[in-house]
Amino acid sequence: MSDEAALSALRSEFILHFGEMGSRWGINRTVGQIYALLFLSEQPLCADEIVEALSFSRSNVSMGLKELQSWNLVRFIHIPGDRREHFTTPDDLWEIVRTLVTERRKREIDPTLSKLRTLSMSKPSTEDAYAHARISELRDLIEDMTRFHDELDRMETERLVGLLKAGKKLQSFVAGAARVLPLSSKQRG
Amino acid sequence: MSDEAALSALRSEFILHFGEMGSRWGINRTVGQIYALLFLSEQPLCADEIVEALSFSRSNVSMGLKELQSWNLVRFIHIPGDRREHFTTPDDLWEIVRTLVTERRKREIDPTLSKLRTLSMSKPSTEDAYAHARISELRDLIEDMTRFHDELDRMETERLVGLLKAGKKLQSFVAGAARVLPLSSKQRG
DNA sequence: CTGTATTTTCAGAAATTTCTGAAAGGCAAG
DNA sequence: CTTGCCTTTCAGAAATTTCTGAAAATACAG
Repeated sequence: MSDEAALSALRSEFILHFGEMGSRWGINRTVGQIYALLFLSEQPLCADEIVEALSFSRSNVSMGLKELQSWNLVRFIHIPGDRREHFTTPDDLWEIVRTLVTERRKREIDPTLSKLRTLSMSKPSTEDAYAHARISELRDLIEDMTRFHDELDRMETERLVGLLKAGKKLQSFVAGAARVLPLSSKQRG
Repeated sequence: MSDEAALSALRSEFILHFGEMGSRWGINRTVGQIYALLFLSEQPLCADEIVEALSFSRSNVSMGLKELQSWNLVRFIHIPGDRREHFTTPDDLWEIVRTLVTERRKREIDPTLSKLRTLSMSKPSTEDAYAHARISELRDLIEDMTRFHDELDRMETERLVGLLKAGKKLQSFVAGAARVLPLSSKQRG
């Protein structure tokens, strides 16, 4: 006797949207919707409540949750006296963003960087001179970006937000720094 | 009779890898491979040369190129005395990164931001209080991030690279800025 | 115009991904 | 143990995405 109230318009619109967007990120519609539902729920939900709310099969929800776990995007909660596992998202949005960026990097960037390193180690034949140069240049750029990300990730959230809000002031800072630091350590003059 | 030399090991490994990775980014394998091939080619290639090199059907290449155009990731070149259209990628890697980020934002972020704005405008019923707060908080965060990206995108590449290379110095800058600027303009105290 | 080279479109085939119900697995209370 | 509740696995069904060849559209030279 499904006594769970139907989702409000606000919730279901948000959930549907995240389902659609999910496919533009590497996750599928189901997983996007499950995440959105958890994100909007003040209380942790158990799998059956998700089944109830979204009308997916129990097994689909199970797989979706597993996928979210592999992304480190959900937390498990044990509610005393209830044997079922419950799930939430972190309260802190910045924690979610950090996780998202880190996981995406792990899947989308790191394997490529490691491949580029291998390829750029090989001695190129003459016909590959251009391709090899291009690959090495790309490797350098990605290395710089990941190093930068490492720095940001080490920062406390408070400072990160400070940087984010710095806005236009950033420009003059960078302009100043450029005068002091060598612009590119690889080439002179 | 296909007198094009087969791709070198270096090239084909790079191309295969980008095909695989393509699926982890919103693009498919074919499109990833076409882009990788162009990226490694010093000379612009025409569609038939791509067909030759990658053994895709002509129509598949045509669709792939159309997809890359919609991402603004390829340039068209007209070679005098040749009626066929030729394609390249920009020489400047930073231009590629900028395009990628901009286009991804357009597809993955902007539609969500606009949806969040709509949703956070509505007056929530009591039961939706938490969901509404959560949506508004997310909207604020994404607005801050897109504003920051707008700033970065306005910067000359040289300065951008300067920022990227600033590394640890960034930390102390942000620490300093935090003392001057109000940490969050939305809340006092 | 006409003829030829090139690109695009598109319906359906092929491949891949997602989703489900049924069955198996795991765990804690009794 | 065994029972009952909950979760996971998995083979195949359903849905979606990608890919192809054939045909249509475009462009341009003569």
